[in-house]
Amino acid sequence: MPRNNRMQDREEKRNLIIDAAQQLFLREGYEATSMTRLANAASIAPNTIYWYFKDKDDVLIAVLDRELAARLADYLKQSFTDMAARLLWVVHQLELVSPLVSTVHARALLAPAIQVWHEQFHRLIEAMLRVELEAAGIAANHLETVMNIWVFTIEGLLTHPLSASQKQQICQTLSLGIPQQTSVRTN
Amino acid sequence: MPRNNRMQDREEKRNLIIDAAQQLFLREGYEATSMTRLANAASIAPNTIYWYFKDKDDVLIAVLDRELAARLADYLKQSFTDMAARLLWVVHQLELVSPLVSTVHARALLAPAIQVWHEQFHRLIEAMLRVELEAAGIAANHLETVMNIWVFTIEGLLTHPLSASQKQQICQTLSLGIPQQTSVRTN
DNA sequence: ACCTGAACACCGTTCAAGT
DNA sequence: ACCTGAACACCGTTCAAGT
Repeated sequence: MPRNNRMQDREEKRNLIIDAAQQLFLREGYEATSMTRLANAASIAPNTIYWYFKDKDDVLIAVLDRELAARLADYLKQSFTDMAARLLWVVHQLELVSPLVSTVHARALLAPAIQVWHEQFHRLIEAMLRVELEAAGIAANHLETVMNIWVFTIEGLLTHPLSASQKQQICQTLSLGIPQQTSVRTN
Repeated sequence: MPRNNRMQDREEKRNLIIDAAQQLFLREGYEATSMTRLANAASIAPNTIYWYFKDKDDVLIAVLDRELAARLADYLKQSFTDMAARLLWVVHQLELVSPLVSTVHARALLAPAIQVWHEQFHRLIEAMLRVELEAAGIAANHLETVMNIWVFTIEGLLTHPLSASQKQQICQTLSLGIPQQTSVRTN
């Protein structure tokens, strides 16, 4: 079956480029990694990359998709004592790839394809947060508000260099302070 | 006094370039505004900009400094009913220049000068928040934690497209939920 | 002191030509 | 189908030359 073999070869070579891209994007940054540099790392001519990817952003999306899949698989294997612990784990995972997080935020403003990826990523995270907050007993009429506060917290913890104890205290304060079953008027 | 006149002329022309830069950075974005485009808008040759500014990031810093001074002057004129109102006003002001906010976040990773500006800006905002939170009766041992939560909230509200009522509810929930005089153990 | 035309080094991307 | 050398258009910035 030549079709299958061909396709597999192609997928393998594509993955080698993604490997090199991920290393360079994390180590040197997306902007600092020129297509020439990436091609050298993958031992091919610069324009050969365009046989496997539409453009530079398409390479970034491939790196992101592969990494997201791996982290989601990790996430499902974990078990957490409470909401604060769950959040801190997620923040820590994102910190390990923080240059990619920054790059997505920066490129989302310039490249529509990255913006689409970013929005889809947010919808995923928000959906997962909703499930957990509902299970934790947050009142339905507060679900969106509380979820947004946790999203802000994840992003805040990620972009600000705080000590571990400061991070923990922030999560703790939010866990205690956010209303559970009590009702507050909405306008 | 020729010295004074000369200096004033120079300052005036510099300001014209900053005017053009601010308009273009807000309307088209920083990256999309090439030095050639900026020079055309200011009716000068591209390289003439380098007589007034060190490089492109230096132009950005000039725009930021001038805008920040103007907004701070506005802020001091305002009077607010409570912490939530104060925060929502600040968020609204930042929304008016949101392309600049995004640009600072993106460039801070690549240009040390922008990173320095960003850090100084954060120190300023945090100091102002501390003053207000202390006046609002937040316990001293929670000041840093609560301040960080408000910083996260400002940034979150700024980067996520939420309805006015959602924004208000988030600020309200945080105002009510955050501990005031009660003490919580720290580790 | 101030301004410019021309050039430089670099970038992502394209294209014609090879196998 | 896959790969490449050469070229293209663009970028921020520099430099020698003018006033």
